[in-house]
Amino acid sequence: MVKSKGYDFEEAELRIIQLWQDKKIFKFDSSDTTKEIFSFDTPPPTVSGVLHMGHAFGDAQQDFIARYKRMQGFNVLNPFGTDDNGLPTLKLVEKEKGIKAKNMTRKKFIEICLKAIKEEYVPQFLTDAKRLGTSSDWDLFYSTIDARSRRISQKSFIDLYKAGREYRTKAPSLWCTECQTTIAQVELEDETKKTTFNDITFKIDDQDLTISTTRPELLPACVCIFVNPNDSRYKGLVGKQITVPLFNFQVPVLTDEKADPEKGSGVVMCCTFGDQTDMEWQKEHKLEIKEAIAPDGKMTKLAGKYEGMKIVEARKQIIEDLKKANLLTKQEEITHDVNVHERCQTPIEFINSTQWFVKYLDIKDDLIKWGEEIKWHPNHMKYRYINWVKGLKWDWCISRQIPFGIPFPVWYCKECDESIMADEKDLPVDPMEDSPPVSKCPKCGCKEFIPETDIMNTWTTSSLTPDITKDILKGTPVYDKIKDKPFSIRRNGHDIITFWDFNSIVKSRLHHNRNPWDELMINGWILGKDGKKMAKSRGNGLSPQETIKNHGADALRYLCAAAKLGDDIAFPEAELVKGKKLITKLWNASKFVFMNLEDYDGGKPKKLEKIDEEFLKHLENAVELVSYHFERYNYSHAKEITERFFFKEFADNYIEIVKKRIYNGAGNEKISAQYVLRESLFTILKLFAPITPFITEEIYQTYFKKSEKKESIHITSWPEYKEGSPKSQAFIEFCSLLTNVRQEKTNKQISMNSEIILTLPSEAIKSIEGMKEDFKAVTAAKEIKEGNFKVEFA
RNA sequence: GAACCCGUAGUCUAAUGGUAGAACACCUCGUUUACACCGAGGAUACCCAAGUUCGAUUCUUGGCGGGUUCACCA
Repeated sequence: MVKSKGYDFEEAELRIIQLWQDKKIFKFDSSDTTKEIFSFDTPPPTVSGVLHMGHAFGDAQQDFIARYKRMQGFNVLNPFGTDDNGLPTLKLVEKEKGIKAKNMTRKKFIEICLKAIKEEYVPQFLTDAKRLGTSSDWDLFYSTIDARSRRISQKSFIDLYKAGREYRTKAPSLWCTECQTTIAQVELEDETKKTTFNDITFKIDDQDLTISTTRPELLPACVCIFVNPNDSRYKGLVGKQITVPLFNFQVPVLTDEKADPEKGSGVVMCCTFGDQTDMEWQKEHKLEIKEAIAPDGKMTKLAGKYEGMKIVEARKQIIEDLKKANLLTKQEEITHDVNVHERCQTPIEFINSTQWFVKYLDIKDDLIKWGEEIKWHPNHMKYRYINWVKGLKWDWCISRQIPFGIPFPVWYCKECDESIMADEKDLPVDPMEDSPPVSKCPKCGCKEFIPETDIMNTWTTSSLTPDITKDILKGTPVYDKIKDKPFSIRRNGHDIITFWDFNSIVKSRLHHNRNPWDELMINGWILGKDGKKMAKSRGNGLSPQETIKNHGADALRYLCAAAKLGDDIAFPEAELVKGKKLITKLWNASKFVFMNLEDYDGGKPKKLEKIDEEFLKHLENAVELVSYHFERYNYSHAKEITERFFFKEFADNYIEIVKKRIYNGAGNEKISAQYVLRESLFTILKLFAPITPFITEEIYQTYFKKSEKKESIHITSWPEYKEGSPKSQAFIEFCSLLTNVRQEKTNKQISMNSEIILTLPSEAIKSIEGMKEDFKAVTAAKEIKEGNFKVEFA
């Protein structure tokens, strides 16, 4: 039963998690308490297997602040959710279950997804998050697919529709032919691919005209040819008809400034749609739309004999045929970046289809202004947001053509296509299962309706987490206090500023005309040991589960505190060792303190010995500094100051100074040391508590609990300090003199406790006035004489 | 092409308009009734250039190098 003298982190951490849970230490107080609220809007991790190192990194950094705020006396609202709808979840279920959504009914597939989420994915995520020591109120849990989220998300859709902020239209949109759905601008990734730049001969008035393209398979979708209006070479061609090779139809030659005379032959073909520019041209010049590529990535009948071929296949075949017909004059190997879908690496296409959009291009300036009203930590992350908003080219396409997710609460009139929104009281609805709220179309009277089969993109819902969290608290006394207020803060990684933060600001502004939060805390990324993004393909991934098992959650959290907020960091493995060393030292120092407190009744000494008083002063200064940095979410610096103070000032100096008095002293001088040892240790533990909550809790439970009222160190109050509390010069001078003596002993190669006769200059003797006995004790000086500095054997 | 971040010992980092502080690694010594997962000490560092300044690692500008994001990608 008796454990070895050391601290068994695994046993202790699991026991402490249980304790926190049993005593509901992190419960948000939803009564009508007057305690000031500090609220977090926490990123619901995408359920994609298990909690990964990136989650742990960000969650830990948020938890440092959550715990600090709680000890500061705030009523901390710290919910936890999981993001488990839409494409990511669909892909995970397909992979894990070995099934394909398209091979079964939608109903069946959804059933399988919901079951897996509820029984496997979410419980696993919760277990992992708890194991890290995250101080969330687990009763404030939401899933972005649960009924509440579905209701809120659908209501949001209906409200924005009524506000004229949403429209449904047929328009070219970013499309993944693999996933067969529209995707958003943010879901794109660049990939460098090899391809050929082909010089193709077009015929115009029996003349040959060379046009270069990387996408000859789009020839059937060619709608016109552009030359630059200032390009004298082609002036004569403008307005004429040109024949598209192989397909032999005619298109006009037009001019546009965007045609670059320097590129290729200076002549460009416009196809609907090869890229962004094609789309702009189509709009500006009111060109016809030709669809050569179908949603499944195969050529349409517009492509004639190439119909049914996949894009790449068709490209190859067309190039072959051009060669045969002597219409290909040159082929150049090039590498270029193409936009691919981040989830499947498929090059995206622009496909013309009917989609729902949230209109926001008209409020770009406001969005920038609103973003600037938020306090960003670190501040420079704001510019990523601004930069993103400035670059927006599309309204927000929110519809996705996949079976799993939150359905649009809408039906369409079979006759006139009028959108029939669900009744709010019926939400959440599934139009594919439920009936519309009206029996006939209010516009044309038709009695038949077609349900929307698309679902809403997952960010449409996760951008509503502030509303979802508040909804959980509906009906409690605290609700009125939070319902019309922004959250105090949201924390998330810098990679989702443009998804989650941006979309959340959009929604909050459009719905509530206020920002969703006052502040944003943006965490960086934890990279592999090689400094590269962790990826299965690189084999540089590390799992938090494994790390916690081998080193403990405290050690991992300690590691996470090594990076400043917002900074990316290569996994600093050495920090785990450093963290464990700290934990061991805390344990041993506490053991020492309480070993020597057995005859101490907890009372204050009549009078503090001078060095004890000075040390407390010194500590108060450290508390102020640490608090200063925590207040600014600068937990890494707070940790560093605490650590330095603990190792250098407390363990190496103060403990050594009072040791002899503790061992051999009696009466007030001993009680003074005992009092200060206990108080300062407690203070130091509190300063560490947000970073390493387990070891500090274990020490609290073992030694402090019986004389303190609180159930956990994490709900004790943060140590007090006076503003502008100075360092103790007396303590500093005392220690610097001590260092001189130690140095001399080291130079003389004698042990630290060998007795000496010490000669000190008069000003040095003056500086230790009132602390002379302690100085003699810590240096093992039998006597102190006045003169030039000298250390002699006794 | 644009925005932003970053260049400090062998490594990873901190602070700072005036002596640059830790940790790991390295060297020397000591083994003391909390701790050998120890203690005391030592050596080693501000990317380059110009400017502001009495003084710049710090502020400004330019360059070089690394990174992230956005854009372009006929």
